Amino acid sequence: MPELPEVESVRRHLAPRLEGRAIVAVWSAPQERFGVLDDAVGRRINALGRRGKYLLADLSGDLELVLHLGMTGAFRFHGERAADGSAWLGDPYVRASFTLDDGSVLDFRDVRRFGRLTVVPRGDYTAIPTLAQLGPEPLSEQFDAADFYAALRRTRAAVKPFLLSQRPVAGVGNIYADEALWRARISPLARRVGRERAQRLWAAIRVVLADAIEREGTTFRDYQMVNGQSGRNAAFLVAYGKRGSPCARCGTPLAKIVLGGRGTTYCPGCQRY
DNA sequence: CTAACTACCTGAACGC
DNA sequence: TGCGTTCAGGTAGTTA
Repeated sequence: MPELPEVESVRRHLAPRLEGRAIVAVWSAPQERFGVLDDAVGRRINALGRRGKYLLADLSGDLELVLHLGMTGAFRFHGERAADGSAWLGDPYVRASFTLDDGSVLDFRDVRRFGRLTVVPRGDYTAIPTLAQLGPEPLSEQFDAADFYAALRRTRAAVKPFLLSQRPVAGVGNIYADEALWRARISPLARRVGRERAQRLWAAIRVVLADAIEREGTTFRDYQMVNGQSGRNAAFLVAYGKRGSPCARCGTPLAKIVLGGRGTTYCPGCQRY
């Protein structure tokens, strides 16, 4: 489900309803991927931030609640209905609930159980390796084009799996990797990316993510915001999920391959190796 | 150290 | 209709 734009959209919905509130009770299904959430009880949520695809709730007591949506995770306040009238009451896929001091209850639903919720000492990500090694925020000053080029030069992996590793830049997943590489006219299979192409990819990542945030993310199947609504970005995709469609730039039918175990759509005509 | 697999889950969509 | 197969927006653990 969720890459940076989706997680950011969720964060923006949740932040005003969580910040300043205290957590008075926590329930979670027994699940190995969840750490001990009991430590969150009695803590106040000072701020709800985000790094890459991780939501980070800064808690009183020098703790931090780390929330990751996995592939199918979503949040909703208990009893609230989506625009289509659907609700999660009695839903077997609700895996955790947080009761707040204003009486509201935040439910976490996650069909595939790839999501992760855990409390850590603030800033201690040793138990979460991807977060510990996470690259710079793509829409911040920390994401520097020259550094990005240097990172691309250092790796011998194909460019798309390298992006998905979260090390050169945070928050790019399968959809936006395909979209950014299409924009930058770089094959996902490329193992050498020169200065000029690195600059194009750097800019493409920023544009693709910023546009998607503005449209509150891409809904293909599971992703929804806290109010149950879909993101509006799917209609603007030009590569992901477009196998067989003519390339919007050169007309060549887009090809789909498997790369690093992930479905990958690109234009064999104008995305150069 | 890195890169490349595989495993983890469950449901929807598709082919026969 | 029913059954088997494939695929899905992510990450962690293991192996070379």
